[in-house]
Amino acid sequence: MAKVYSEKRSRLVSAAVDLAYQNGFGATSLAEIAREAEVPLGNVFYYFKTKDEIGEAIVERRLEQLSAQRQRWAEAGSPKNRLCACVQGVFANKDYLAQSGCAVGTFCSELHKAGGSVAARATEIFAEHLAWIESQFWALGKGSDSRGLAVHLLSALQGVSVLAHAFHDPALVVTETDRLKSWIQSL
Amino acid sequence: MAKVYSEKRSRLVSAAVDLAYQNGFGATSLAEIAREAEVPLGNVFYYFKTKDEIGEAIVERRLEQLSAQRQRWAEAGSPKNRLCACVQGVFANKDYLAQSGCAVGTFCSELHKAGGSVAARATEIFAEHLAWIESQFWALGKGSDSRGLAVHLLSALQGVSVLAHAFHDPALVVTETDRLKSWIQSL
DNA sequence: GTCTATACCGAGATAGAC
DNA sequence: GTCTATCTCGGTATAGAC
Repeated sequence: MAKVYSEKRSRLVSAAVDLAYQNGFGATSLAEIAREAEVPLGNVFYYFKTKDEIGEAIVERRLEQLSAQRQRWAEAGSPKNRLCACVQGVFANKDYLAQSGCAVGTFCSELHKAGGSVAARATEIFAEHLAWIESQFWALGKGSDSRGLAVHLLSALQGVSVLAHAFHDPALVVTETDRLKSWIQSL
Repeated sequence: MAKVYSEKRSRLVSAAVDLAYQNGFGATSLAEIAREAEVPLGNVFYYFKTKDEIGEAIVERRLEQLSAQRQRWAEAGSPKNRLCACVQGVFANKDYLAQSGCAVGTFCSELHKAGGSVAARATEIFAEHLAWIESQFWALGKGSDSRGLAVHLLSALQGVSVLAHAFHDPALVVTETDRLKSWIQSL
């Protein structure tokens, strides 16, 4: 499925993913990406015609990562446990969240303000994630409430990421994910 | 309390607030702000030594706005009604949220990635807001749980703003604020 | 395919006339 | 205090040698 790209291109994408996450996509220059990936600046344009194309590559990479995570969560026995595994994934990420926020949420927010075609593509990451969460609630027998419950859960996770980022405090993630896990078990 | 500034300075701040909200602070140029405020570009530097100072002015403006809102919410009779008034404020804002996300959340996220001294100041907006929400839960008799409940409520509001922004869908705000108002009344 | 050199533009910021 | 003209730097992107 995932296309095979050259080693250098892969390094460039990895560098772009990291730098855009830490400093923002707009604030990250091609020169920085090239340096981090140990590729000469001019060479970048052999792999990507524009900076926007790098943005798209970042989205693809994130989609792959999330897809892999969902496969792991799916291994949990019950829908409740799968949802808890998802919440646990956020918990495990708490230190990064406190430092740079949610990789998907902050990226989406930035791109949608900047405008351009990558924004819509970035939203697909959320769409896939939301659909997966909804399907778990559905399996739990929540029927037509499933969508609203999925929005509620993903909202809580996104929101606490925003707060943890603003306060640089992983403890907020700890208490909120605890609360959410209890809530899931109580359903 | 609030210092009195010149008419032109005020126009510049208003323009900066709007443009930074719509397009992001980093992506907004001083030339755009000057044009929107109908002030010559060179003149901007009479009022602000650097672009960072404009960022600080944006924060001050937001702090004033939120403070005014809280005074209105405080007029509601009970703590529960005050919290609902706060949630209702988000609801009333749903179309802007769907277009550009939460003004405070997106601004904070961006500034914390960019680094610099304004970021910490921007976090104070959240800190004040969170403290106010916590005080309402305290008045409700929630004691030491108040902090966690405040984080939970503000997280939900921030999170749904992120999702509504990503999907450009105000309906998400409608369903989630409904859910939160019911939750508050059930406490 | 890979890399160097550089074009070109728009950004923030400054100088100084009025 | 106000505005025009301009400087400088760093950004994306390109041209073309190897």
